[in-house]
Amino acid sequence: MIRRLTSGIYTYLPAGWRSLHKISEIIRGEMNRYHGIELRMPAVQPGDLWKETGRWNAYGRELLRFRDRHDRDYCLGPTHEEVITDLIRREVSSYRQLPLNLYQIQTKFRDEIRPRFGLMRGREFIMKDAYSFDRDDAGAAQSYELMHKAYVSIFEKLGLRFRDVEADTGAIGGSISHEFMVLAETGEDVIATCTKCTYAANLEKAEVRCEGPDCQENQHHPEQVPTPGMHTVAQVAKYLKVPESRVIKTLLYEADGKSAAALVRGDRELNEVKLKNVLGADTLEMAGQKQVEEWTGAGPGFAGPVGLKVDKMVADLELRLQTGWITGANADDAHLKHVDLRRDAKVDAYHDLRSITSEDPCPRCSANIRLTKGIEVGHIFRLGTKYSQVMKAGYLDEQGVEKPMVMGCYGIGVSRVLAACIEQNHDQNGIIFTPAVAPFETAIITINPKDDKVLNHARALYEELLAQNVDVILDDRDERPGFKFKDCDLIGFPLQIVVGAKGLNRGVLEIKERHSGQKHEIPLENFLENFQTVRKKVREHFGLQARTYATRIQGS
RNA sequence: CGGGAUGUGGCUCAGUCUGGCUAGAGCGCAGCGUUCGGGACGCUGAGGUCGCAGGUUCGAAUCCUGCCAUCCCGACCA
Repeated sequence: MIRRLTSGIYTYLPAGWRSLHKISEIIRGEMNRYHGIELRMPAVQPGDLWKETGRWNAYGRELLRFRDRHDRDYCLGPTHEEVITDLIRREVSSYRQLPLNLYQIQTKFRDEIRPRFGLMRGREFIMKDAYSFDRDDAGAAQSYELMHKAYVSIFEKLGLRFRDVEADTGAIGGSISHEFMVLAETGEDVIATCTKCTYAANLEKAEVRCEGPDCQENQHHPEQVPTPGMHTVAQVAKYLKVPESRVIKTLLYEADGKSAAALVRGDRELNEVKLKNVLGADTLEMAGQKQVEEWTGAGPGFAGPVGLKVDKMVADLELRLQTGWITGANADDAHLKHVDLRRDAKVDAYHDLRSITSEDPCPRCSANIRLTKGIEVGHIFRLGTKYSQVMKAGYLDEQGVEKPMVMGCYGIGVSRVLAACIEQNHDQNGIIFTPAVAPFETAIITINPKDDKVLNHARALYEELLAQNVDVILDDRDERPGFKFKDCDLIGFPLQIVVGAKGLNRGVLEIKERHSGQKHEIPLENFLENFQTVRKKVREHFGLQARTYATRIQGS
């Protein structure tokens, strides 16, 4: 399918390229159906454009920069907001020309720190990126809805089990965002889905509901207790013979150069994305040992909110509900007990800071939450006027008033879809391609191509299937049968037709379904008809599996 | 950038610690023959600057120094 040329950069071999082409065609079809118009932008982009939006500096080392012979700055495009906005500001000037949704399927380059998992996180990859331009927020919301529908339709057609989930907007900015996740055990993302309603969100985003009255003030006052060498919550809890949920975990961060402390219950996981959003920080990093010592006056493991001198201290909502906490004492080998947060510490604000768990209720309907792993293959954003404002992409409305266009952007990792399809659908014998993604939907295996009767029959069948627009490949290699069977299973052709002398003498051909392993013996007379029945059944299986997992959005 | 590891025929690796004769194996490749409904077998053969540069030594794939490359583990994203 693919061969690595160098770190994170791959050659697509004929079979792999054919699959990628099929994925692209499905994407094109749906994008066009939902009002997208295809164009093609350059991969090499001038640095000046990136300096205009400030991303020349903000994007970081992932942006591969270089200079031409005149010493001018250029970069390889990791995304195309700058280029498309530049184009549109030159070409569009009237409300009559809007809305507009332009897309391209193109090679992108991101100089990833650590490329891995083959196509899953390459440095060079193929991406479909679309950009919408609207007159106002209402229009932008409509464009967004259209793309959401297009994406649902695309992944259904690909035959993949997927979910659309609410997502954090991250560095690209904007307000609303959804990710499309292919469900697979090897996925790097965790998604939280409700077992009852349609709620689904990336773990980074999933809200944790926290209700209940604030606690009463604690009668006891903080008291220092020795905890020699107890650095972790687990150690402290065990040593003091209390559950981990009675301990407060104090995590220290450096946010845009300022110190920040985040407090969560000892048995909870801090969600760094939520923290970053709450702090409004561009960069967020765990404090190093030196900083911890400077801010707390103690080694790592003994930080606590009482008397802590940081620029900002935030706590998880849940911490309002109880008192009598165990916290670090900001002194080596000691903790405090009977801590009452509101009385003893200076907490700036309480926010939802922790990651949801399968014990938490659904934030919408209170039913159970299930955590699943997924691979992010698509992401849609509402950008607002972030780019149109700084790049002055405006239009004149009916009243002749200049207004910035309201933008959206929509990505699909085309090459990652291929990788995700394989991650989701495989067994010990190899790939189990969905019919839509397979390099060929059907393979004809000749048992002994030196037998003229076999070869001629296989060739005739091949031509007949082609004539019926079946996507078919003929394996007439002079190899042993076992070799070819294994090979076809490995590559993962969904349907395999076996043409052999034994079968022909009995007047039958065999069809095998790759996904189920089921074999059908089909008589030679009206073979094509029966083949189409099996083919339809297999296609329906994959179509159904995709639809079962998708969340339909409301609307027409 | 940190931490760990590896560079030997096309591929996967042994040999390196303990320096020594013509550098090996399996797979793959080429030829011939037998085989042929779930990755066959026999015979013959081609193919290697041992990552690069320098050093130690009578002698280096093996020891030393430097460089380069790749892979794996932690912070990014479609």
